[in-house]
Amino acid sequence: MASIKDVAAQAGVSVATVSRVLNSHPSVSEEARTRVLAAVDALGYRPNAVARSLRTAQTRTLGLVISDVLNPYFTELARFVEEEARALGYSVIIGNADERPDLQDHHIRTLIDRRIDGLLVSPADGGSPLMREVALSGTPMVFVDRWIPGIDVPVVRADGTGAVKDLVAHLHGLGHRRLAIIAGPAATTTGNERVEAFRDALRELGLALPAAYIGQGDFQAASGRRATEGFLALAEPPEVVFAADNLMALGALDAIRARGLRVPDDIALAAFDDIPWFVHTAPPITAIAQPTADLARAAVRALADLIEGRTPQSVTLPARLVVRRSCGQDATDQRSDR
Amino acid sequence: MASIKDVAAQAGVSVATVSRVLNSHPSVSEEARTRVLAAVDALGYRPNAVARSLRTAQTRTLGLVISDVLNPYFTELARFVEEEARALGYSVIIGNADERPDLQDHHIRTLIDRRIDGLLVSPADGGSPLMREVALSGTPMVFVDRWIPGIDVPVVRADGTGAVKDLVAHLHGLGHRRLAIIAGPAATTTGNERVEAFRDALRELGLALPAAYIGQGDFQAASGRRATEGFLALAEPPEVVFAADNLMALGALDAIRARGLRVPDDIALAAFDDIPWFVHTAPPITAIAQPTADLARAAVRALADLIEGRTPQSVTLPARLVVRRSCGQDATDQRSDR
DNA sequence: ATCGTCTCTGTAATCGATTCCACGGCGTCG
DNA sequence: CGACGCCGTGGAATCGATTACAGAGACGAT
Repeated sequence: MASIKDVAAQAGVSVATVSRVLNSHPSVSEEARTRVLAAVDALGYRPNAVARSLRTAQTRTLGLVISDVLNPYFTELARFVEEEARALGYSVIIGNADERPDLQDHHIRTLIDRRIDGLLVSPADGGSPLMREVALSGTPMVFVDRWIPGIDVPVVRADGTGAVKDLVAHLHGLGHRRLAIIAGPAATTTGNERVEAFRDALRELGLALPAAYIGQGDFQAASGRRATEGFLALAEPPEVVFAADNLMALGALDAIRARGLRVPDDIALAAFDDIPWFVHTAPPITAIAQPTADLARAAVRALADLIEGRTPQSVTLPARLVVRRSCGQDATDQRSDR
Repeated sequence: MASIKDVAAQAGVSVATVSRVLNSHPSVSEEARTRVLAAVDALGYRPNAVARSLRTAQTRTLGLVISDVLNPYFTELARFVEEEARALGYSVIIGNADERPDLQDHHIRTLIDRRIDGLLVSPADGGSPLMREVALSGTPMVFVDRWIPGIDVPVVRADGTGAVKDLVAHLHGLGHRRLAIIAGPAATTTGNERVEAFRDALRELGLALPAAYIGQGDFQAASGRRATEGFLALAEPPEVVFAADNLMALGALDAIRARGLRVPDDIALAAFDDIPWFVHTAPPITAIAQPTADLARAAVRALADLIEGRTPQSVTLPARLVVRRSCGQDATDQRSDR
């Protein structure tokens, strides 16, 4: 592959001049410029990003460490992150942690070794020593969706409390009183916050959230299935299952179906995170939708701000309730959303 | 961040010795080794992958250019590709083309500029000049899922002809005679092959595939909706719609629902690509499943073979029919698959 | 004519690694 | 005792860019 030297030779100038042309430095004669450009064209020359990065100490690359790519919510987030990053002139390397802290650390390691300019993380746990070290070391870093208390970096996330309150009101309005939740891992902020929001909303309506109605999940489908089986085996099973993410909702649906029960007639189901498929499940699933694209954009912009020396902003955007038919139907909730 | 020089100084040896220790070169004294290792530890030194890549001319990185990450089939493929690559000591940079040739070229450009060791591509089109140039230039490259005739690189893909034949037989057995297909873009191999397999299977049963029953899609949900609306507006609408990918099936479901029709009573639906959500749609959707994990593994291995100087193998694996309820139910197909 | 200024260009240092080559010391063998 | 080989080590070149610095001309002012 042609290097800058070849271009210089072909154009009859020095490498410095070639470099200047390529970086549109002002002091280059018109004649030299055209000769260099011609040589670049003739040789099909492309600058070596590796060499450039070594010299300039920047890679124009962002690392995105995501809890689970197979979760449609995160897939979508990743997609919008890449889109915004591209608009800002950055590439993105995605590391999929599969909700495993060890994998998460592996990816952070690799990304740091590659000297990415900044790190976007949706942590799968409460923060490894490595993560703290990286944050402290001054590597530009932003948390998205989930964050870690005690690590002082900007956070871009959705606030679900309002939507959860709406959801609980909706359920209450439909006559449901025994509400259960499948929680995410306690080590994640989203795992806790959603339970807390749910508990608070129940309390406001004078309802309790007994321990038996809190299933422990890990944001994966299988755990949703297990937790739901647990609920259904209770002497007094809940009337509603609220899954803290879409995959656990899928698992819950599995478990309910396996028991031969119907949604919403026998048991109601709702989920945090809205995804296109929820419109087409049997029945369409009531969910809390996050503004994924906006979150992604805000996160990338905050990271770029950090990298480029501006002051980044933490951002919290509201999630909203999308009512469908999985919790039963009342007079005011006829319309079906898309 | 500490460099190899700092380590050398701290350990009281030369950078050459440090490098030898780090690369487990044999001729290093035990004493020097321990001193270097201690210094590495003390400084928290991590080799700079950028510098290393520049010198060794390899990045231990694979590029994966995918037609559409939001398509669950490709998401899954990407996940397994990363998994296998990691096992082989490579990182993966994913470029999402969104079925847009220009974006595809952009990603190929960027990846080549970053000097990735090899390229895994699922082309969104019939092959840009850039793609041909890259293939010809000797950059290790492997096609996965889709390929481009005339570009001589290994291809790892699924063969759906058997499964399509099974599907058509299944449909025929249920009494369906008017079968329509929503095709993918003509520029993609999977777009064509699936139509051809469908047509051939129909012919063997003495059925024709009229032009009106071939909808032109682009593997995106919206096109599935449009094509299906077209079918439903015909004087004699088809009894079955077969979507050439899962997103177009989703669109078809939308269109059918919007018309107030029911699946499978009013019209049957089947899809190429099986995804977890198809179990939970209303009704569960009959689909052709590809061995995604095996495809990903085979593709990465072929690419690694190419990179490391071994002889790569093209691989074709059979897809298989998974019968659910979206085409109607007959006596032999009672079981519901997962 | 001399000087200063401005524009353009080239030389060379540099980033952080890897690796070829040479060299010193030591053991072995004739 | 000298020659040879081997082992461990360091010096320095190298990968392909960027960029500080200096120098060569051109040109106008004095």
